[in-house]
Amino acid sequence: MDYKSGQVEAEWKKNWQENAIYQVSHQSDKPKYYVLDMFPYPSGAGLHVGHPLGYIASDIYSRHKRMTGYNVLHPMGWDAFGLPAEEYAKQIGMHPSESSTMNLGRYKEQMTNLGLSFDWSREIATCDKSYYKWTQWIFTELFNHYYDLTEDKAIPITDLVARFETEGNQVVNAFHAAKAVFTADEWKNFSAKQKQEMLADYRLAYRKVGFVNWCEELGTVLANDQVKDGLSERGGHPVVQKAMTQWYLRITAYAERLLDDLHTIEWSDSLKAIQRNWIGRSEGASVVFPVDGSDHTIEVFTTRPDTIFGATYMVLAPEHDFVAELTTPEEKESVETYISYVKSKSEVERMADKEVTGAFIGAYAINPFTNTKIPIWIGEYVLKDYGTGAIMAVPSDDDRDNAFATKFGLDIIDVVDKTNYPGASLSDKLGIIINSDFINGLEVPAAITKMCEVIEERGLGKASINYKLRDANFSRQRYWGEPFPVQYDADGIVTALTLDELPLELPHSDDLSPGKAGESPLARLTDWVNVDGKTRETDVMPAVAGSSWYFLRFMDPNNDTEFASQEAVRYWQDVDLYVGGAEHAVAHLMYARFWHKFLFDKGLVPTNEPFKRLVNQGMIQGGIEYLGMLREKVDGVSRFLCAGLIEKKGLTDFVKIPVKIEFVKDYGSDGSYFTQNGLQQFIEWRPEYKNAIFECANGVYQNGVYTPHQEGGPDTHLITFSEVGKMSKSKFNVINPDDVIDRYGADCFRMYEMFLGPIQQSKPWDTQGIDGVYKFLNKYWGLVTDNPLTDENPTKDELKVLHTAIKKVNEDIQSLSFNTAVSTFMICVNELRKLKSKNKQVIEELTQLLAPFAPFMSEECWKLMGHTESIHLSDYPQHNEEYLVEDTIEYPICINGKKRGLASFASAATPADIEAEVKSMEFVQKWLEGKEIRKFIVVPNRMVNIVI
RNA sequence: GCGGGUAUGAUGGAAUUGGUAGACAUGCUAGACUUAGGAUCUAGUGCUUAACGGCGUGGGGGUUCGACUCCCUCUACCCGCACCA
Repeated sequence: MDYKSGQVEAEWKKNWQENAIYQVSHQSDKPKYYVLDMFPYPSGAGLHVGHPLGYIASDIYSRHKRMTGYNVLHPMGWDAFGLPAEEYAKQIGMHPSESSTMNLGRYKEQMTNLGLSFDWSREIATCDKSYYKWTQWIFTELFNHYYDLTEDKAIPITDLVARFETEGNQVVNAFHAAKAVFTADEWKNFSAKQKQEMLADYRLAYRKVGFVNWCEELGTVLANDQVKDGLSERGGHPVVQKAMTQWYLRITAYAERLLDDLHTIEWSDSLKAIQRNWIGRSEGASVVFPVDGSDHTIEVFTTRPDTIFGATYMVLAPEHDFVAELTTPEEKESVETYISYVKSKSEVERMADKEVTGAFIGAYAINPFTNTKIPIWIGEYVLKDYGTGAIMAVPSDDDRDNAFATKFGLDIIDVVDKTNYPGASLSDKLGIIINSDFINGLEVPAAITKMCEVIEERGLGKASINYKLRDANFSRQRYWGEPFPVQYDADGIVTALTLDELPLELPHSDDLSPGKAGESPLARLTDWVNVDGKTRETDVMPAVAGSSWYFLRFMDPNNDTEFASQEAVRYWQDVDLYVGGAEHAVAHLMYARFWHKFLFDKGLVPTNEPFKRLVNQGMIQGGIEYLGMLREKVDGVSRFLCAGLIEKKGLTDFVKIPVKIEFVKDYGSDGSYFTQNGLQQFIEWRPEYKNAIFECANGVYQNGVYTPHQEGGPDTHLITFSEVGKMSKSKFNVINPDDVIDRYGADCFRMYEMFLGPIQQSKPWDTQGIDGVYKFLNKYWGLVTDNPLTDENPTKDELKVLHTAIKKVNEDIQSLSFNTAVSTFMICVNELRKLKSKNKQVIEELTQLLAPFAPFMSEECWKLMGHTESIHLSDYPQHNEEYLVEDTIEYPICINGKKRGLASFASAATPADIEAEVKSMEFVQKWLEGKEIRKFIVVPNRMVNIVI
């Protein structure tokens, strides 16, 4: 009996949906388990074969957990707001709300075709107002809180106001950006506007002027990860820095916790390293340098307070607040010239150009330890946003300072003697301090500690910690996102909407082009913007807003009075296993952790971290095929050449034109090529080349006619250029899983993707291997259907084969080693076929074992074996050690560590028995050649080694 | 430059705590059955040697009775960050 995948799959998809077998409730006595995939942004292209890799893995894991007694939450939803969705909608001339709905429908269908066991009753989309109501609510909560460093958590801003009224802002230990210090009386005398501005320096969501990545062509501000090499990731347009008032989230308040808590979660080392790197914690001291002849002091951050005696000049960022004021009239011109030079440089140039540049501003600071006057410079190597935007320069122990001092002829004083550390580089924290008064003779680490103490004693500064992490820009001048739930009054004072005013719906607009000067498209809707003498914010939130808490919404997706009921949240707790791409390593995961911690501070979630265990699946890449076209035309006609010919002739003046991979023969192999038929398809697809010349080693093809070089010579064989890269519409190499499923069935597709290799590893899609999995499934199907199954007791051999597989598959699922689980199934079926097994009990258990991997075929077999309830609700097989016990064990006999023979021993044999027997063996005697045995090693159940 | 990772047959990849390197699959070779086959089945397949044997997990060194596995060192590639004071 043949297996008809299309028919079987259609039947069970319907059945599972009708019986809602994957639906779960938090009202359950079973232990919970939460398996989550990073929800996708539903693009217009649909899923390609790369997307399902993670979904299949998490699905197998979910199904396994479900069959081993857990109440498994396994939901799916749509990250539907954001720039790509908006751009796509514009492109196809639809409103993003329509195109999103259309796309997610397609995604859902494809996912269902894959047999993924999502509880679709929990489907959510970030662009639904019932969802973003709560995104907006969390934002208002952030707005209404500050971070208290004594409590080490977020506290309502109303508490802070109460404290300001009684004690000003000096006592409260809050994370803030406030520069001014005020008393309770001063606070009370502030105007509403002043109070507002003061509080903005404390709120976890606040507005400030910032430099942002501005893209003129897209008319919007871009996130750092949307900018690549100074160009927008989408479209490749230039990006410049522009000052704008924006909403920010004070994620920096959580820097320490975001860093520390990485220890508590099961993420890959590389991912943790990326997050650690992003947070960028460094320990050191902040030190205040007085400015000669001025009231100003310049604060610097340094990780090397021990080298302060070698600080011979200072450098400020060109954008530093003091530059204009401190510059002397004599230097004004050169400083202005320098600043305009810095501004003129694009991001790309800045990164490419490592030239040392700077300008002296004419002013001097006093080194508080040497009491000498040191010149103040500005230089672009000092960044405005890191530390205090100013440094003390120690040219003897910092490469950049050294290069700067050398170029501009500034003093260099050696303060660290590195003669005891010959391999150490300039900036290594190694050596003995010299020329530094009271710390002379100390090793560097001790000197750092000592200096921190002295700096604090003398009131010159304090030991401090600095982070690279910056507050998150949360404004986008776009349409397709959550409107900010705030209002401005006539004075510009911001108030957040209250819960009963939410959601603030995104108004409909058909004109999505940016407003003037980069305003959001919403700015055009004056009726919406102006309400009761107040105005609304016209910027919208970034895509990361909706994805920062969606995992919580899945716990209770239809709740209209809370983001999720406390009952549901207490039950589901957190995500046990989170599977997704590494491209979200920074932005999404960082913000999600931040929001989760904020909600934890408020007592609204029971855990400190949202994702206990996280796995980054690799990317499945696609082969890209190109035709080589010479730049030079022949009589106005394009000329294409076989890749082999181009290489042979060493031609360089050609371009690679990506072509649809289905035109190419032997796609995916090294020698992929075009036949006449393929060329015909190419010309139909690209009519501009209909008269083009196609030359290969055997002959020339043009205008539908092939002329071989020799009469009756071989047919067209135009070799293409092949590369491996991302599957993408623009490279015409997207492989649609639906096509693969049509041909091989969903189970085969699932198992093949798993069989490709470890889940974390990237690999190119290669259709050649899929036949092996297809054959396996047919063999398994044959095992079930070819002969009637018998009810006899299984033989010892059958049980051993089965239970070996049960043990291995259970272990492999635990460790997400699905590739080896698949090969275990292959081995098991091969062995059972060798044993000519038709035992019902054995094959039933094998079927259950296979169910998470091949949900359709196993379900069908289960039914054929007479079951009426779904196999996916049955109990997963567990192995019995009894059946795995071996009577005899085969030992490799090694001599000096090299295998020279094999011998079987009863599993009960003692090492002494074995030693005696081995010594008497003929082949052993031969190898000994009368030499003495120096050592005899028996590793029980493993091997024997004789040392001579 | 800093941080993380990877390196095993023709190919994808296997290998508890160090214990038979190359499981499973693809490809290839030969054969069987076929009008035919992207069907099915059988056997073989790391390199080398006539053979005994020798060599073999990116290179070099070390620890060990024994190293893909542990240590040192070098190289190549991939990913992230990048003038981070």
